[in-house]
Amino acid sequence: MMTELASFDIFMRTAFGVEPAARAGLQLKAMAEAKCLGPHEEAPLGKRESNVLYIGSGATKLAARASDNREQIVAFHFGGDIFSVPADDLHSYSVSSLEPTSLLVFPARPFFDCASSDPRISRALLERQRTALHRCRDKAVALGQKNALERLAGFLFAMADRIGTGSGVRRILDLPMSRRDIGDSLGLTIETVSRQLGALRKAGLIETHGRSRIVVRDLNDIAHLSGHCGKSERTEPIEADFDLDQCERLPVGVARPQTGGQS
Amino acid sequence: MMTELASFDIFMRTAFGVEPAARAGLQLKAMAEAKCLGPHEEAPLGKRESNVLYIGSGATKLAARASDNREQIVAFHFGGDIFSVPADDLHSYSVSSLEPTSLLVFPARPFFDCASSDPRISRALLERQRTALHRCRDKAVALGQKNALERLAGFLFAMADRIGTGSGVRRILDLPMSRRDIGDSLGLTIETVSRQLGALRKAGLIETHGRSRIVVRDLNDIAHLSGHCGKSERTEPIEADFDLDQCERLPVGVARPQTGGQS
DNA sequence: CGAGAGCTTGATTGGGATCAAGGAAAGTGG
DNA sequence: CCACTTTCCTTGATCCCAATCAAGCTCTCG
Repeated sequence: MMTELASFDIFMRTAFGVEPAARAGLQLKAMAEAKCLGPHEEAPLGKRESNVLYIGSGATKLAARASDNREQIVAFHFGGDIFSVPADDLHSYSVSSLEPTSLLVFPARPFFDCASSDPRISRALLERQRTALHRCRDKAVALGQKNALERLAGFLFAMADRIGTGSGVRRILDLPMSRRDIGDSLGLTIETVSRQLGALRKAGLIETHGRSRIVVRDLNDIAHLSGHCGKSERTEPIEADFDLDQCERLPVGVARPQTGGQS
Repeated sequence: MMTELASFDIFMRTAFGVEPAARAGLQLKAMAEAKCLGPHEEAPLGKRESNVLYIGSGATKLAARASDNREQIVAFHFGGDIFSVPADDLHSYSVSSLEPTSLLVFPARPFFDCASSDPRISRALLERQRTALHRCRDKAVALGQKNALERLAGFLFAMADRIGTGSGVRRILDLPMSRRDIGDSLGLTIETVSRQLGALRKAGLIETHGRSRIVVRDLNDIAHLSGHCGKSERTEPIEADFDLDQCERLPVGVARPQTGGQS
């Protein structure tokens, strides 16, 4: 159908810079399956084997079930992203849309078999996988070592980078995910997410408008709170410790983060 | 030197099934740097850019610094493993040996540039990256959603799979990492690791001999405790809930794991 | 064998989960 | 457009698992 053709061609050109008529392009096209998801819909995937997904437009969450009421969101994905979905192994993975989404689904094995035949495609995929792995590692650091406030600040920082609008240090975020999704992504409950957002709001670091819009007043402050300690000073470094207590007495331990949170 | 040549040739043959004399092999060889590490030594890496490492023999930990006294071990690697080390970005990463280790270091960008030119190499790398990513995601699930006992059981299960010896359901683990390393990997303190190991020992599920040897009596029990819920029933499934309290009154919440641990 | 690092065990504390109400948004039907 | 409904979000009170603090113990190695 026309829709499938069009989105596939865009996929080949934007993701790999390869014309869809190339040999690998035709092979990939043969195994592509286009899907359109409503606002909150799980993508139908064969769970027996891994899949590779391309998000044409929209937003999705990649989640793992740990048990009936324990879900860990492993990654969020937005338009233009390519990622692989593990087959059900130790955990059961699923992809769900956060808003209306169009995507392409490939079976992982033949996809990689074919992709490796074209240097441009395999080079791009290796780079994207490396990015995904590094994001996942940073998430592991957050989940293993950071407290609730640091995790939330890290989340806001990452979202500002990926879907934020606005210039300078001020960023506007229209988050497609619910508080529950944020909590499931950060290993926190919705109550804790709400409380920490409230703390940031009271401290004057963010504004919230409605349910989905969050305005970051100064990205530097958020970056500072997130407990990152590499050399990525994208914006200007902050000298003095920012103290959430400056506005109001708050039971938030910013200055003394724990070794490993509480679990 | 001879050592470097020999280990590089082994690398090409075992990792990719490609003769070192192939064109891509010669290019890779030119950028390879062989290192030998003592028992507990940090690998000297240029942190400005990502590196790709191949472990010829030995064992290493890949760790991220979150702050002065918060370290998250992101992965352990053993002989034959290939993995990429992120450049310092949000966090600062380092690779350290757990025992005497020989390895090859490549700068990531030219390594991937070159690797993508050979379909056999890029195919193998895509597969390894996919495995690394899936391991990291499973770790994220553990860190975000599981309690101390489940994490430790998951760790033992994974180690039994990777470096365990013995047949049937009984597995012998000679762990090269310390309790601190285990704790840093699971987002727990050494005390908690020790307590949970003690609980497993008292419950008769494991034996400990000296500091490094752990014998898993029945891998099924450990798998069951780890809270995995996919379809990977490698060994036989267990019907009844195993109850740690059967041996002694223990304050261990096995039956009622929490939503997200405590942080 | 002795020193010291690494491990174990106990007592207490604390951060975030859980339990429990309310309150604001978004959707629905009249 | 407005009541009604529902879902999602916020805020408060209490509880609990794992962190922290504090001794001892035990391997390992020189």
